[in-house]
Amino acid sequence: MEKIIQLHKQLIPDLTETLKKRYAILEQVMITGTIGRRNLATSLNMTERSLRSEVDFLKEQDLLSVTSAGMSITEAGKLLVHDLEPTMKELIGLTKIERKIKQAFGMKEVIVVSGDSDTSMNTMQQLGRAGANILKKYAANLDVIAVAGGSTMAEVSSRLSVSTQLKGCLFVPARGGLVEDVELQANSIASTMAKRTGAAYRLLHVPDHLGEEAYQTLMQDPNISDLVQVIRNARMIFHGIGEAITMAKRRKVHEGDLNQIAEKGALAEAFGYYFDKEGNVVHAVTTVGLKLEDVNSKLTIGVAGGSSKGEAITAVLRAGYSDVLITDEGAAMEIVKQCNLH
Amino acid sequence: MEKIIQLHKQLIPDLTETLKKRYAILEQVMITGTIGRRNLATSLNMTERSLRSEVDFLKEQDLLSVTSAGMSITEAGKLLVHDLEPTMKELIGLTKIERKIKQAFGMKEVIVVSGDSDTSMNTMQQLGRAGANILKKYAANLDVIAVAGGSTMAEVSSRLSVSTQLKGCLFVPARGGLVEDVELQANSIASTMAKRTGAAYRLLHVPDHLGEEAYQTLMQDPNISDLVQVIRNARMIFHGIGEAITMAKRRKVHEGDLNQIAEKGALAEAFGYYFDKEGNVVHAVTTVGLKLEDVNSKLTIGVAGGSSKGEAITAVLRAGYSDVLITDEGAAMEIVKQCNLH
DNA sequence: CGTTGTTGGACGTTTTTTGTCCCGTAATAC
DNA sequence: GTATTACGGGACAAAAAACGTCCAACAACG
Repeated sequence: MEKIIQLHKQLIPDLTETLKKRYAILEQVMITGTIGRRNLATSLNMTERSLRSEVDFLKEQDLLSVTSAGMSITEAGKLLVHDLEPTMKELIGLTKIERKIKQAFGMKEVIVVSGDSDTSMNTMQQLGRAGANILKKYAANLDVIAVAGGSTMAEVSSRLSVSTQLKGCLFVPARGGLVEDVELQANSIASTMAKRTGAAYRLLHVPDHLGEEAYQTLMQDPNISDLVQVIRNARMIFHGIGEAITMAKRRKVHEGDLNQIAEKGALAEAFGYYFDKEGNVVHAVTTVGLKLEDVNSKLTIGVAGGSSKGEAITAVLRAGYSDVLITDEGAAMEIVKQCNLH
Repeated sequence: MEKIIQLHKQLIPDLTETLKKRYAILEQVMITGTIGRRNLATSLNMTERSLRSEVDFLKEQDLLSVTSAGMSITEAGKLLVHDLEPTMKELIGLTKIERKIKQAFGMKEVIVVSGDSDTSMNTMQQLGRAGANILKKYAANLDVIAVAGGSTMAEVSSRLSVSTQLKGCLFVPARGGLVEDVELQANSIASTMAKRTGAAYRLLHVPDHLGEEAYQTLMQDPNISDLVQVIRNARMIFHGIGEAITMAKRRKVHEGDLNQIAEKGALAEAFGYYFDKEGNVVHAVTTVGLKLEDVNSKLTIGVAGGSSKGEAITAVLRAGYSDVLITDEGAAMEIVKQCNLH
């Protein structure tokens, strides 16, 4: 394997470029389903004509099929993309980075997709796809899966499809919270995921910013307290990672609290908790659901990408709760830089 | 491994071509030492211009260094060629053929270099190089190595260099015979090999076409009879393979004998014996030295290439004395065809 | 000191790639 | 229904790359 990489790099770097290009096209078409030439070109930022040449080639090889509605990937193409994925990663050098991060934080698995979600919608989609795959991989029958909210989680949920592994699972939101956009709330994500995979789900309609009294009152409700119990016993937690300030604002935290959070050095947010640079919890959303002490005993899978989130991801990794991370090249490079993993 | 290559070929069909071309250039330059552009071009039969582009590329990659005296390979280039040899073989599909032949005849090792010695001098040189490597590989200290004559053996001898493994060996000619060109006689080959490697040698100046009386007389000579004893106890026999008729003519066999040999269906010649299509011995040169019954107990290494020799090589393999074969793509394909190894 | 073989520059020619427009058509929205 | 949109693919000129060919400058060698 390593020999092949060496071969590519030293004897045919030019061919390697076209290899990457063609692979990217196939991958993108596979993600998108069926797409037109012009759209595809902008999404991969290639010129229309050069894309066209490549597509002609791929069509010739029976890897793409092209109808008047647009082009889509063939079975052979799918197979190829799947089989070639590890090699391509190695080729781009992502495998190395994966190993580094994995070892640095003693994690179970780290996946790095190529690109940067900050600048490329494409990468975001790949992140989603990778997240969906990982979810399938680790989920066993009858598992309870607690999911958090956020745009990345939404992306993952849209990439899920019916699968036998997930069929018997139960999706629940990790914590309460109703302030964010509906589509980004944990509740919506959980239900979408469940619906798309054919699994079951239960929702938790509880606001954040709860006072003590309100909390007590809510927990009186057997439905709610029961569900909270289920959540806290979930076997797996699936979450995004956000920048603290951005998240706080999105959750419409009061001005005063916001300053307070910032003062404490909060950098990152994950499953309702705010972390500083060293990974210490400096603040938490006051709502019901998963508690920090529950996280340790669960399989914790984080999905987040974009170089701008690199610092935040690093902070969460340092907290030491993460078992699996799915990120992108942009963020991964930032993590490597932050932690001096050279 | 093979699968990965197959996958890559789907996305870059001319991968193999380019790779072969560049690799061939490096290899040839390595063999030749330092060579000019035009020479190299004819030797690889490429056009001068396209070679030039490739050379420019290889120079860029620091695999070739080019001075006003010509170009030569860099250390990095040497390393690359060496490291990648097995991978390249796999790529071209030679490994498969090697395995097939090896298994079909129950041999120790089979090496196939790419090309066809009939049409490419280059391939002949590679054959020589491969032969030299194998000789080094199998030779142990203090071994007696019986070598036969022929142009292929001469090529091998010219590719040898001083080596610790061979330093303590003793090279001897396998059999007598003085009729051929001096440079192709076993005596010359043995001495060249010994000189180039820093080993010892002893020569056997005995004509072929010996009558019974002459034979008896010769064996009276203690020098000769002693050496014959040494030869017959050699641990290794290193020989070429020739077409029977060609060899017989070269040895200036009388017209009558020639017809007789041909009538018996002689197809191949090796270490003084003539074999028919099934590998039966149908004739032998009447001289002193190694006898057929000695061959079985020795490590027998044959070197021969060129598609025209395919049949002859097959015949010798069928005789069942061979332990190691070094040949080229042209001959190997012919062997595969002859034996229906598909 | 000439001869020979070397690289590298130059340049016209050919081939390939690329940019651009437009057309007919199938799907989609309205 | 019809209007609109988005699709692939044909066509063609422009640009670029590859190629064949020749020659000049230069170093090594006899």
